[in-house]
Amino acid sequence: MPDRHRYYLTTAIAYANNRPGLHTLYEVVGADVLARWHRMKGDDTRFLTGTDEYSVNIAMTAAEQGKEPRAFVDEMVALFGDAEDALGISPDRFIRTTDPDHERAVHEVIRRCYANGDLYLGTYEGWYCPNEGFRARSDLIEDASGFHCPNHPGVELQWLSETNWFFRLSKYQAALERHFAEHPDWVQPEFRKNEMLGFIRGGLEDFSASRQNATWGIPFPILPDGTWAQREDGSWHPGAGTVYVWFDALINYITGAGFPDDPKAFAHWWPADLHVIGKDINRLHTVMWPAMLMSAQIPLPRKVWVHGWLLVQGERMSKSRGNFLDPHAVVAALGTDGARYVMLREVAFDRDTDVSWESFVRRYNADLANDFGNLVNRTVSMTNRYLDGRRPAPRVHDESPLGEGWHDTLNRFVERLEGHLLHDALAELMEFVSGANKVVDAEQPWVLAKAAKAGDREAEARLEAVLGDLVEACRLVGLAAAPFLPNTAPRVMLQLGFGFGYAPDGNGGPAILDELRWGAHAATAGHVGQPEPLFPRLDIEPPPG
RNA sequence: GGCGGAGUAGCUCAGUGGUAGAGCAGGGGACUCAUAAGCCCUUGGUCGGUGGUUCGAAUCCGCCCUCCGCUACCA
Repeated sequence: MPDRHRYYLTTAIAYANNRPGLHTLYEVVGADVLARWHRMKGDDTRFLTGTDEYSVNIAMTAAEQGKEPRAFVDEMVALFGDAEDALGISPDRFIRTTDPDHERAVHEVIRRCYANGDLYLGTYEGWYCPNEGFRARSDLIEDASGFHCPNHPGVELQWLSETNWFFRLSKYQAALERHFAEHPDWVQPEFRKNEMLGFIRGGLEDFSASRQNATWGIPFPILPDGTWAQREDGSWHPGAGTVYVWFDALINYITGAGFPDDPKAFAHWWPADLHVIGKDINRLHTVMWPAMLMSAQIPLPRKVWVHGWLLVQGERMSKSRGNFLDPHAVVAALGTDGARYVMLREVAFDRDTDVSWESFVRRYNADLANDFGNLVNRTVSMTNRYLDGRRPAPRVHDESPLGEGWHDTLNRFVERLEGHLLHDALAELMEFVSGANKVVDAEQPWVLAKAAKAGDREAEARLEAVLGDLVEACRLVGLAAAPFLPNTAPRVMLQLGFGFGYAPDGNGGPAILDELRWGAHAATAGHVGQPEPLFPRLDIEPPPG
C-alpha cells in the first residue's frame, strides 16, 4: 500500500433535475474507464461521481410535481443509479450534495474563507426569472417588450436586487495567473486553458456565495454580524440564507476525499489527480474553484480535463432540446460494453462530436462485431478445429510480426489513454486488430492445417506459431480494452483459456502493464474454450429511445 | 464588437512547401477459419473563395465568405 501510486479522479456532479440522458453519462463513462485503468495498473484509486441536488430550479420542479424537494431528488438519484449500473459505472463513492458530511465540508470551507477575509456582504442585482432565478443577460431574449427568459418566454422578468455574501474572487486574479503560468498543463486541452486565461486576464469580479430567499440549499453558516449561525439545538438560523449552489457544488470534490471529518483520508486523497468536466463548467472549475481553495488554504487539484458535447445534427444533445438518447435504450441495443465502446470511440474526448443511432450501430458492427469479435471467434474456432483446442504459445516477440507490432501499439495506447484521448486509444487497439485479421488471411491456417495433416512438419510448426500469435493478440487486446469493455474482457479470457484475476471494478489483479507484455503467459499451457460471439452483429437498426 | 479555432473524398478526420491520405459508407474479386464477418482491388476531392510570395502551396502572406468556442451569477 505505501508503494502504490494513489489516483483520485472525479466527474462533475450531475444536476438532479431530470432523468439522465446519454450525454450526461458520457463524461462518467469516460472517467470510469480512467478509474478502471488505474485500478488495473495497481494504483490506489478513488473515483468520485454523484449529483448536485440544490437550487431554486429543483425546488421549483419538485413543487410543480407536488413533491418535497428531498423526495424529488431521491427519485432522480435512483434513476441516475439505474442508468449508471446499466453502463457499468464503478464509483468508489456516489456523492450527493445533500449528504450530511458535504454540509459539514461546505460550512468548514465557508468558515475558512470568512476567516481569511474573502466573504463580505453585498448586493446582487440582475434579471430574475420567477421560474429559474437570476439569469445571465447573455442568456436572455430581447424583443420589443423587453427581456425574456428563453425557457419561459411568457413570463415577465423582474429586475431584482438582494443582499448576498460575496466571495472576493477579484483578490485572486494575480494568484490564478501565476498558477496557470507555473502549471502550464493543469487545464487541458490547451485551447480550453487559453480561454480561461483570457477570461482571467480580462478582470475578475466577485461572485455570490449565498442566496437570500432560496430555501432548498445548505444553510449559510454565518449571520450578517459575523457570528456563527448555528443555534443551540443544532439547527441553523434561517435569516442567514442558503449557500449558493455554485459555491456548494464544487466543494463535493473535497468532501469526497474526507474533508473535514477524516483528515487522514483527506491527506491521502487530496489534491485530486483529475477533475473530468464538460466545457460548459470550465470557468467554475478553473477560475472560481481554485480561488476558493486558495482562500481556504487547501491545495489545488492537479489537472482538469475539459471534454466536449455530444451533438445531434450539429446541435447540443440536451434534455431541453428533446434530442437526447436514453441510456437504457442504447444499452438494450448494444449491451453495456457496446454502449460504452461506441460512445467513447465515436465521440472525441477533447471536442464536440456529432452522433446518431446510425453512427453508433455502424461503429458497433464495424469494430466490435466484424473486427474484434470475429477475430476472437475465428481464432478460438481454428484452435479448436486444428489443434483440438490445445492452446499454442506465441512466438517470441521479435520473431512474430504481431509481437513486434504490439510493442508500438501498447506504447501509443497508453500514451493516448493517459493523455485522456480515449477515442484515439481505442483506435490504436483496433488498428492492431485489423493487422491480426490480415495475418489470418495471409497465413491461411486452413491450408497449413491440411498440409500438417498430410504430414508436413514445417506446416504444422507454422500453424502452431500463427495460432499462438493470434491467441496472444486476442488476449492482449481483450485485456487492454478491459477498462472500456469490463464485461467482455473476462469472456475473452475464458474463451482463450486464461483466467481473469480482477474484481468487477478492476481492483485486485496483477499489474496490467506486466500482463500486457507480449508472451506474458507463453509458458502456461492450456486449452481454449468454446467460441461464443462476443458482439452479435446488429442487422436491424434499433428504434431511437 | 474583442480574443481564439475550423472550413480537405458521401460521413468522421489526418496531413505546416515538392506530383492529394486513412477509417467508415459505395462498387468489383478471390478465398472459407469465422458473427454472409475477414482479405485483396476499386469509384470518389478544381484541399471554402480570391489575390500574392515561390521553380513549386492544402501547407506561407493579404483580403473575403461560412461555421464554432470564450466574452460571469441555470448548473
